[in-house]
Amino acid sequence: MGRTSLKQTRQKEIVQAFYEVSKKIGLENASLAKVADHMDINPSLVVHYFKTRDALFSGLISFILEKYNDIYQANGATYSTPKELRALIENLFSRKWNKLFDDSVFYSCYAMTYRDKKIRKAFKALHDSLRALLVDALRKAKQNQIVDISNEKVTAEVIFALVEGAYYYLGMVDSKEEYNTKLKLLKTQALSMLKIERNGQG
Amino acid sequence: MGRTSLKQTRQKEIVQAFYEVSKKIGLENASLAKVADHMDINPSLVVHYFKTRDALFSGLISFILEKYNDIYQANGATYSTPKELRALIENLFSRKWNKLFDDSVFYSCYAMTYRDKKIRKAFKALHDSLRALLVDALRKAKQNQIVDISNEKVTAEVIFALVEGAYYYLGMVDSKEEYNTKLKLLKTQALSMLKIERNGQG
DNA sequence: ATTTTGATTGAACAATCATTCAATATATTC
DNA sequence: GAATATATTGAATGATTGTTCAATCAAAAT
Repeated sequence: MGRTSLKQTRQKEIVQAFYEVSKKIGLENASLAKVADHMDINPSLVVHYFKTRDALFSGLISFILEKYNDIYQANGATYSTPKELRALIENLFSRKWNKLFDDSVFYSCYAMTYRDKKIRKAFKALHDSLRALLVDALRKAKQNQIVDISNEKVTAEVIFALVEGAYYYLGMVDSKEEYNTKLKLLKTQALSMLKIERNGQG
Repeated sequence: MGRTSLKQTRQKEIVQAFYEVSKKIGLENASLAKVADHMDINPSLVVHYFKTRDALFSGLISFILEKYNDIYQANGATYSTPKELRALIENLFSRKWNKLFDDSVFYSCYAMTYRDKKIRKAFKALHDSLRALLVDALRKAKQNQIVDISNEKVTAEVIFALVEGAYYYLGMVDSKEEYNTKLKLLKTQALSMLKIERNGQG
């Protein structure tokens, strides 16, 4: 009995606000008080839902991981045509991912990885999940004989290094032209590794 | 006349202390006061050398850039043998780089790149310098006919994506075995791109 | 020795911080 | 509508924040 709990809802709202404040002024400047201010609520209400400041940080980490998890719901592709596989690679390199979460906040959280083992494990698990997705796709494509690779896991690892390296470097590139040129360059390299069979498609 | 200025010396010491504090508790928790405490000096002395907190942050950024700049003093290699080129690639992937600067602090600073254009430009320039170093090496190696590549710039870009992607991902890997396996895997990929001529050396 | 310049300290500032506690308000259940 | 559980507020806490200012100290130049 008693009032129905708003815990889940409010916690999400608060984390979302924490993210927005961090996005604007940087994680290193974001405070509990500013989050409350941003939401027009009392600071003590934030504390009510997150016992400590650290708990709020943990909430933000989970928030990122959830967002990224949404990416890789299985899309039901069978990878029986080069087109499907190319679309996946395109997706991995696409700017859509960048739009998913602010890069400044993301890398600030990523940086916490080096000091907090729990955060590190959670981040690692996320990245491994994404890799598993690609491995699965490559395996299917291989069975359908549309790629010529000897080891899906190795290929996936290299492709993700290219993807993550691309994000890292291209984040610093202001020139659209340079951005597109170098993105294409790395994407081409990734695709060339797959030795996709030429059979008219895609 | 008057007393000789210690500005340069003290500023460096303070930035070094700022780095050490950040390394221990994270950039997002490091404060001007804690830096002073760490050095056993008065907080106002820190202010005396860095007018504002932001100036201290700028100092830290310069500190990183200088550190990394030290890497690529020309080592006088002529790249007339595969061995020399292999050594360079080994170096790029080596753990030495990681030891140069704390990763947590580094990525926290890197994150600032997304909100501060000046910082972004400085970081970009550093990364481009490193790329130029590799391009130069590849050009020499090509002239000496020890590699078979069509475009040094493209090759360098891909190799650095692999290097930077490797750093990013491997930072989350706790298992030494997994670390070494995946590092080797990516290094091999980079080397294979060079199609180093087999002529007994290295 | 006086002057000058900068080093360093120490006290004080208001602002903001995370956190606490009690008080009040609002639903829900019986 | 009484009981209960949670939401939300508001005031207050002591600690820490970045910054300012005047005072003192130490070295270099005249």
